[in-house]
Amino acid sequence: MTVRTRFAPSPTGYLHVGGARTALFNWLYARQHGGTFILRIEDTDEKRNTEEARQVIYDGLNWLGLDWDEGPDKGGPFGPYQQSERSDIYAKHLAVLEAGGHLYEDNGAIRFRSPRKTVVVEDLICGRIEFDMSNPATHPDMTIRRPDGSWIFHFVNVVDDIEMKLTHVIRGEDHLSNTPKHIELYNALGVTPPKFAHIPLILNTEGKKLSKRDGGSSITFFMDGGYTPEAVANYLCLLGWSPGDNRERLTMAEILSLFDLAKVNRRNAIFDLDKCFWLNGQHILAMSLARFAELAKPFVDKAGIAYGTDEALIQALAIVKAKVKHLSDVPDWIAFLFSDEFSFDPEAVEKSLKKPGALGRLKALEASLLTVSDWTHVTVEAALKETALALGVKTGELVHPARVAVSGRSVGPGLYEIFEVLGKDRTLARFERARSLAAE
RNA sequence: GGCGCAUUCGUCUAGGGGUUAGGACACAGCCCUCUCAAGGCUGGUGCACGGGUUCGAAUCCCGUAUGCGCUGCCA
Repeated sequence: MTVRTRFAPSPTGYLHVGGARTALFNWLYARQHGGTFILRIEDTDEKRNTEEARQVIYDGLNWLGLDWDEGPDKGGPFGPYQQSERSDIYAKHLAVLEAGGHLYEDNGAIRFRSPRKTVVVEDLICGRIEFDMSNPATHPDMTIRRPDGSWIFHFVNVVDDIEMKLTHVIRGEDHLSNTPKHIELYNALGVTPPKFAHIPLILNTEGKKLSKRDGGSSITFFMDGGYTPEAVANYLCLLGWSPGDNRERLTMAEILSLFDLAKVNRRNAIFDLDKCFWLNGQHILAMSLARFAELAKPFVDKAGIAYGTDEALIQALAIVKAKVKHLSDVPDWIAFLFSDEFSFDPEAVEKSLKKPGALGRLKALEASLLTVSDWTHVTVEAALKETALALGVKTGELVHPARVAVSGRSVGPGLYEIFEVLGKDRTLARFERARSLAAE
């Protein structure tokens, strides 16, 4: 039987990181088994059913690199893939339950009569759990349809999973206690339940279920905040799962080959933004320049940096790639390379340019650089070091004022790389301009 | 309240009867170094508690505590 998994979010207008991880685990499981990954929109609550809200989910999943085989926008053999359009299907199954004598009316709502037996859940992650459902006081009969005819989650969720032929239901642990109720429904409908796997929840720094109000609870936060999809997906996997060999940075291909649903632990995890941030830097460091450019360009464009050609942009990106931690920081890191209109950090000026003798050293370096014909980071480095030697000063004595002269700051990419990207003329022009700021 | 699940450094985790309890983030110091990063080295902090079982328990069992979840005509 071919594996079929699904991600079934409610279109609330944002994609929760917990939901994203659930989607990721479902996607991984399906892809590992040559199965089918389905996207189903659970919009029984009409208010939530907007095109924009669905788009946020599509965008988030796409961004993470999770593609689905069947869904509202893709179609498929068991559609429609939005619950708001499946009322006839639910009515059909309601009739089956009705015929089986499983239903009764309560103030206009329809309830399912529990068989009142012990239900065993065999969970792929949590193991075997027995639920004693015999006491109606503690496990009341669930409502499956409201008086106004609208449907309740538990029922439509089960019906859809049956209709869409799900083989594995991988979802948050908050549904573990709902599972016996769902199994009662499967039994009443005469269907063998799918395999269940309940994954631990993601909590905020207070240890509470991560909610909309928590910073970083939405995938949009990471998309806009300059995180790479590879880092976020990687980090999400590491919450509750480990490759077991002390490795942290993993590519999606590696995760695909190593991930094992059965090895997912049962502990809720607190989302640690610091580590996600670190992982982001690690991925940026490891990724190709082309990929970095692809990811960084939207941020650069949004900042309105006039970089001219793509080649020029890539040349600039190459010298900041190893330093940048957030894609959103890129514009600030490269802006001075494309405009002379940068500001001088007063502190940097004070520390380097106002240092006694800075002007003389700058002039000496300028003279030396003037003679460099084949202008590359290698030749300018040689020129600078020769100058330092001739002056009898440490290279830092030249590097620091030069850095401030050409960039206005004390931190940035490697100085020689900056020189190379700037080119000889612009470098020297900036030296000249900085003279007025330098101390004798 | 009832039911379910969980409990290893601050955080994420490895380890599932005998380990100096390992790694990562964060933090501190040092090295490297043109800055910032990266990288390298070093350091501190941890098996919730109490009982068992056992020659031996972080590991198995039972309790307690704590946390989270469910207990909706939310999903």
